[in-house]
Amino acid sequence: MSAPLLNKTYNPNDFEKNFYSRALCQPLTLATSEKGCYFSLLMPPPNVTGNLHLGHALTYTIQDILVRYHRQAGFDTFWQPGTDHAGIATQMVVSRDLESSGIDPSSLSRDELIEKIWEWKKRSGDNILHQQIALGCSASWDFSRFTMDDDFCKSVIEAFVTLYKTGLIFRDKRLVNWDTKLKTAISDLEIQNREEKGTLWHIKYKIADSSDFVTIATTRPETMFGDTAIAVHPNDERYGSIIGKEAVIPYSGRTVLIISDDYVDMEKGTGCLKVTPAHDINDFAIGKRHDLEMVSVIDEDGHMCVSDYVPDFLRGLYLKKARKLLLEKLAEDGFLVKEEEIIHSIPYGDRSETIIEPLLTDQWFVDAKAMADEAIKVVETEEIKFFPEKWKNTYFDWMHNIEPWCISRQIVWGHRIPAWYGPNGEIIVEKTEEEAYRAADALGIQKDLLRRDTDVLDTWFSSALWPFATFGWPKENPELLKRYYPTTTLVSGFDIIFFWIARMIMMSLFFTKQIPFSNIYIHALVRDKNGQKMSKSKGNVIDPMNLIGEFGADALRFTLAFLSVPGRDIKFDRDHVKISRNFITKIWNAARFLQSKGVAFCESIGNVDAKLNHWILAKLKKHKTNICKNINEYRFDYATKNIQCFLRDIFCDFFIEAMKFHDDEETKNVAGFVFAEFLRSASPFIPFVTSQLVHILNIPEKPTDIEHLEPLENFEREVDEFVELIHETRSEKQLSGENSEKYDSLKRRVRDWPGELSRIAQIVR
RNA sequence: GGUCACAUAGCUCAGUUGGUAGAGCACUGCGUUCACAUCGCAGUUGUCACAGGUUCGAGUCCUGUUGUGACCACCA
Repeated sequence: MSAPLLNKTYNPNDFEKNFYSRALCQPLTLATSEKGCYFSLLMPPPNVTGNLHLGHALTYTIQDILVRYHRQAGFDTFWQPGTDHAGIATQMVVSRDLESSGIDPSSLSRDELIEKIWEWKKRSGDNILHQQIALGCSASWDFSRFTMDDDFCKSVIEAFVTLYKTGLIFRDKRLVNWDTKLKTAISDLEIQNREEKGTLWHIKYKIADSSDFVTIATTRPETMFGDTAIAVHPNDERYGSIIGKEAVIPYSGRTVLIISDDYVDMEKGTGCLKVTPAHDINDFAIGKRHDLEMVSVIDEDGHMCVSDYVPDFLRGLYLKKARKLLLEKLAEDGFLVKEEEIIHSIPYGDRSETIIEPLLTDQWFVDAKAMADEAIKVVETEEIKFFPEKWKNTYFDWMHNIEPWCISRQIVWGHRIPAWYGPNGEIIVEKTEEEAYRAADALGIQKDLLRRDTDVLDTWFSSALWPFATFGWPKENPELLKRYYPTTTLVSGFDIIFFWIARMIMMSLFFTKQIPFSNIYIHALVRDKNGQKMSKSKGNVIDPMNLIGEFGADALRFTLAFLSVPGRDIKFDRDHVKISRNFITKIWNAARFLQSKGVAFCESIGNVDAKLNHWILAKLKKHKTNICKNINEYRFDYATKNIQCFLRDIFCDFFIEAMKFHDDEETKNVAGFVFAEFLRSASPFIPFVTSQLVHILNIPEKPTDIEHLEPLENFEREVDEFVELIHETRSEKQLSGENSEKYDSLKRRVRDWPGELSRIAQIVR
């Protein structure tokens, strides 16, 4: 039975899809490892909000290379896939989607909205899976998890309750970052500061029982009604005399004490600081030190409060409008003494892109500081290693200055906090409603007076449990946890070192008493070819699926690996993908040549006599060592260069050319063997085309054993010298006599090459 | 303000313990009869940001300067 002939041109669309179903059906490799080692990897779960971008393509390509490489090397390999419910992001996207189809999300009940989001999740999740498969991801798909699966929810509740009962989760009224558009608290990390032009207004407050004034400077005049002190520096000679006196807030009649505090910077503004503890982080700290009243004048929608503290003409107005009106009035009444243009940074929510207001609200917090010490230690002792190493500094900086983590969110999509409140402020935290009722009963609270907290948890709280919750924690003795935990390597971008990596380490150490992973490989950010960040608004986003359609998944993967230089962002140009596609064509054509020569791909090759054959075998061996080394050192860029160099410079340019004149059985056997081994070495990078060639050329599954062919290296140098001679004779400019003739003949274009090679090959023989 | 990167050919970047500067793309020329035009061969291209220092010798190590970027903090 003759094998089908390879098509004249390499066209990935002809066959890549044939492998999709095989990838989907791929079972867990239950055979025990040949080496008794496992390699496990967590896929950072993508949000269910939409399509994959090139950044995903990069991270999955790298992960898949590692997984395929280790699977091939005989490790017991596991790659945990899944998706993240991405609370705020998903709720936002679905709300927008509902609005565009004429449904007001706020008119839906909690349950109705949640149902709509589940529908969205179903559609989107399938889409993501399809794209991952198209990229060639060989994850352990049967074990895919979603952060809102029943089992995962149980893990999250268990974690919350345990942390609460240990005292590491607490509820408190604090100043938190409030998103007035989404109407929820967010964490420090979810804020982006943007530099903007602004105005510093100098406003004078009358000093009580005096005709004097004190002038403060502020960028936020509308918060003046929440002032509960004015602070000056204790050493500021200008203001020593007014410390202890009171100042009158315009239009409110309220007076506040003038105090002294080291925090005040004498150089900034007027040296007098209005203190608004309920609307500014630093003022909040001053307020705590001086036991000041906390007066809120901004509500959760970003309006001025309707409250006695706010004067009539501003109550209930949007902040911007209120500010404008107030400034007009202050100017009119002579309180506004100066306006100064300044550049300052304004906090924006990274999802809603709206200005974040610090507001005083009741929230749940994780005492991250208490969990940080261990997490710092495991990186210090290199139990967990970062690649590139520099990222551990970033990690340490953040860990050493860690703040309590606000984990409650006032949205509906997420893990609802398992807390119930009694009529007199009692807090009951239990895993289930029944247990909560029992606990209430014990406290003498009637169960119908119990109200469950309506907040949900920060998405990153559940993601932090990903390493062990996916493996079955907290069930008794889960198989996966026993077998694959701690995981071997985590592949991730630097943008989520704090959001995710740090928190996984803390949570894993607390709940499993083990590290979640031993190595962290931090990859680059994919930018456009001009070095700009890709974003929808800039319109420079490249859809990986288009590239796969045009050039094939292998070409995209090869390109991404090729460009993965550690510590350097990737400037992505679609031309690179074309170049990779062209290189894969070269492999394809080499295969066609071997096929045309009737090369058989035997399970074993006999004795090898020809030096040329020893030479190529030695080169192959070196090539495989290089690939191995470079993958283990995360130098995917080097590895792809190894692949190109071996195939093009060594196998095609020299060996195949020589083979055209020496196609004896031994050489053909060696050629088949070398090519098959080359395909194996390249398959983690370009799995589709290598699988297709293995399939069509009928290459045996099992690698051929060539250990008996030692020593190969002895012949390597000898042949290398001939190769070198050819290059020299071709490039040498000044030659005389015999050499000159040789040079001239070699200069006669490529069609002279084979003849020359033939001669060389004879000598080598 | 703090920390960390980066600066090498027209472009994108390699250059792993210091030892004659590399690749791909682009460009120029040549070549389709036998794997490959999604290709091959040949050729051109450099004050290794700047200034010092260590060394027999520095793209590589040290110090400083300039420029670019990222992150963190602050911002009356």
